[in-house]
Amino acid sequence: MAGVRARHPGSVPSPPQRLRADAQRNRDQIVAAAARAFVEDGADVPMDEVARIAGVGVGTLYRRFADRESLMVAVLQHNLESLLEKIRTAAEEEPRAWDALVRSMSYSRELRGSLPMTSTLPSNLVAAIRADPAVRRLRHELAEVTDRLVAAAQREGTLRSDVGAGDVAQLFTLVYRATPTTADEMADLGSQRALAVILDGLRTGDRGSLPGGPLDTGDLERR
Amino acid sequence: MAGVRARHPGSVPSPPQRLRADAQRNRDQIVAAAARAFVEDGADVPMDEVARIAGVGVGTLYRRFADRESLMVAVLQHNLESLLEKIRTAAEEEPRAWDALVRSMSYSRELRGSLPMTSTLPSNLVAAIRADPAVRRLRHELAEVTDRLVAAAQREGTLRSDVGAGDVAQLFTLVYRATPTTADEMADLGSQRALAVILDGLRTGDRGSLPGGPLDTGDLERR
Amino acid sequence: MAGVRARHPGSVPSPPQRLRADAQRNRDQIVAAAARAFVEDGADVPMDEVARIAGVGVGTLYRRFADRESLMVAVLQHNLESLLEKIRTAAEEEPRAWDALVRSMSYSRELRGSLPMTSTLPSNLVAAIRADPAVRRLRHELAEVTDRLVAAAQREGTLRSDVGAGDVAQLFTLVYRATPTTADEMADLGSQRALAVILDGLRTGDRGSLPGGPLDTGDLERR
Amino acid sequence: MAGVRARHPGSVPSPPQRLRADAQRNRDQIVAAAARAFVEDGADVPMDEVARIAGVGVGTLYRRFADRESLMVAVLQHNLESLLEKIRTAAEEEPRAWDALVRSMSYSRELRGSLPMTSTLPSNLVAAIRADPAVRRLRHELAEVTDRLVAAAQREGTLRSDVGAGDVAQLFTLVYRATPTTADEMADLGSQRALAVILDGLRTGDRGSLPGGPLDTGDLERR
DNA sequence: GATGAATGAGTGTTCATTCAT
DNA sequence: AATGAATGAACACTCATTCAT
Repeated sequence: MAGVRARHPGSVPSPPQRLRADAQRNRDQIVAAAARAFVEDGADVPMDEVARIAGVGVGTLYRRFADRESLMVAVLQHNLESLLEKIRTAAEEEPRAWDALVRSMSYSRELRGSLPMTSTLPSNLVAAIRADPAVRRLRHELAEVTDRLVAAAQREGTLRSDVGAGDVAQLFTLVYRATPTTADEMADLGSQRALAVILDGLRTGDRGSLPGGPLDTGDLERR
Repeated sequence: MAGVRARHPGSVPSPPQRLRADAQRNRDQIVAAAARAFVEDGADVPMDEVARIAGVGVGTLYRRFADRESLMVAVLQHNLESLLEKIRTAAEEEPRAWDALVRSMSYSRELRGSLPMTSTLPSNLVAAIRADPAVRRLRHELAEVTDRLVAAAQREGTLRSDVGAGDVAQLFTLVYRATPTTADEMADLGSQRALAVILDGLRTGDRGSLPGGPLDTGDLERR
Repeated sequence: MAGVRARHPGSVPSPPQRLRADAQRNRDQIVAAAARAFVEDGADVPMDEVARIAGVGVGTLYRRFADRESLMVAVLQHNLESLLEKIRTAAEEEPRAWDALVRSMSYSRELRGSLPMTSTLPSNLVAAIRADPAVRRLRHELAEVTDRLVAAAQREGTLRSDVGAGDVAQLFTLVYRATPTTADEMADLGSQRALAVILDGLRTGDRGSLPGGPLDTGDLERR
Repeated sequence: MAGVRARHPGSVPSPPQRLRADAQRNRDQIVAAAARAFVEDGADVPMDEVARIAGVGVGTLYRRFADRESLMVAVLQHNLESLLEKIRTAAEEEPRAWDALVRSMSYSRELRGSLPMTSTLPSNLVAAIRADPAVRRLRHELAEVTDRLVAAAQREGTLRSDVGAGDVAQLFTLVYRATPTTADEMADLGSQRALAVILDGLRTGDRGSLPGGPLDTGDLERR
């Protein structure tokens, strides 16, 4: 897995300038509250409600995030950071790239529930969120690490060779989106079985042929 | 495929009583407009906007649909009817159940985009929509036809035997949800390739084992 | 009571021109329905509701009455006609003017409930209704008959002499307004007792003095 | 008058918790504006209009009063408090209970105009308003103080003995309802004269008999 | 003439955002 | 810096009135 272990630049500098300790705590609480609220009550949950869950006044929320969109960006950024972290850890810890891929596709429900947030948004908002520099950077880093994992798995002969990192990423997204947000044993089992089927389809073996050629990470940009 | 060709009761009489010809035309336009608008602008698109797209006044819209929820139910119902129709046609026309399954998973973009609508809704709304009798009936009929297709495909030896109709339905849903709503050649290719991978995972062959046992259509209810 | 027996012009020509029998029946049903609806559901009861109660379509309602105001005028006119009729009958049948006054103040609940309608209206509507010629005429006739009854009662020595027809009319109005619109034995008893107290205050006897001088029927115009 | 001077618990804490000074001022302005607007423009005056009169935005109005009904309850509560206060003051200041009753029936026009508000409402709203705990309490206190005044006046021999507090309350209500809401000298005189007649009917003396027996305060509940 | 479908202006209410405390 | 009160634009929904059938 050496090729994947990769240089990631040490820190995650979300908000540009340093905040006072309590202000930072407020900020974190707000993002956490928003992540929860977006999932539970939809992307149009009232800002007052987010503030209430975070245990701060709306004024404080608006001091940190200029508007709803900024808050969404912050949540997505947070989610992507967690995901990136998780994939990197998997890449480092798993001796086989295949197992790292499997782990990456089955990360914690909390994250799975919150990530697909964007699939529910009007397209102009989605575009705005993707245009955010921090989000762009994270997506790029995700593409990179996926690229490495895919290449490594194909080198080790576990991943079918006619797919690219773009294909794998697409299937990642698809799995994440379909994940139930509520704790429900049966729904959970369904998700795991669906994932297992998909992994079977990805594994090296006697496979059908796919339309077109492998999609690479550049194609990730449209997702 | 005989077992699948099924008895479906001729007609699907969505609105209880007959409408005047022009009123029915209006109703259809409204449902079509709503289906489009929900996809493009989100589930919270202004009712005025839906009316505008449909080319009627808001009053007309509200005369036909008591509130937003009723309209959503109508759209979902319409989508499910189209889907059911499509699957039944596939089941009748394709000599092999496997091919009918493949066709069923790749139906027209318009429908694919609009069907997952519910994945974006606050859970109370989802519950209300699912409680609607017409929706319940349609979901039941879908379960039935899927059941037959799955059993037939397993009999003919094309579908792996350790999955149930519930598993297949889950994968259907997952594919539908992930389908791009905009016309984008690259996104389209991605979807098709993802679908092909999933089908590879479903086909009889040398497969991994799945957690738990086959999910049947009863488990569909939670989706 | 001779002085009161009065010349009233035989007919009550509510709608200008003769209607076909069924049209007239419709009109009457609508007025009756409106009278009921205004009392039960308030003066802003939907026109559709009035039409529904009357058993006709809204279109028919609007063919007869140009707008809500016209309908109100028609109802008020109908009520005033009934009231006038009742007072005239009382004046003719009762040998003593006092008894005619008493009967006039205790007319049927249906009418009592419906007459005060105007007390609930925005003042501009009230003004418009009062400006209606038919309504003006009826109010004038009511003033006249009240005038005669009061004069007669004072001549016969039963009504205190320091009140005018205006005072009596004011007390009429006050009693009518306070009458319960629902059938409720206890509320009814309350109304009757209140009326009895007021009549005691009006009867000749050892009375206190009243501020100002007797109000005559000209003063009725402001009520 | 000793029996009437009564224990009233010092304060009337309408809104549960303390408001910021400016917020309280706003609240008061809104209630005052609503009281005026309900009288002048009817109970269905637009909320925007109430806000405009109060000199605040609609949002502020809605922050304080969840809906129109809450606002009505607040206005009625305010009116009842003023009335109660006024009657208690009269009871304390007037040596004779009779004079306290007279003062109580002739209190300021502003109040008289606004109090009967409920006589114009659809019955379901009236029921809802009466179910409000604060309103119930106030009505109960009013019943109590009326009870004492009536008993005292009968003890001192000024009020006829065959009426109960319920009868007096009914006549109060009737007078309040009939009071003109606009400043009009003639209308005012009419009201005063009507009141004087009613008081004459209530005074001890040679009176007719009343149907039924005295109504007590328990019967007030239906008014 | 009767009907009820269509229209859209009007109003209640919510909520993003600003700003005085 | 935090708070939550104030604002008003935006949206859901109703209903008077018109008009095609």
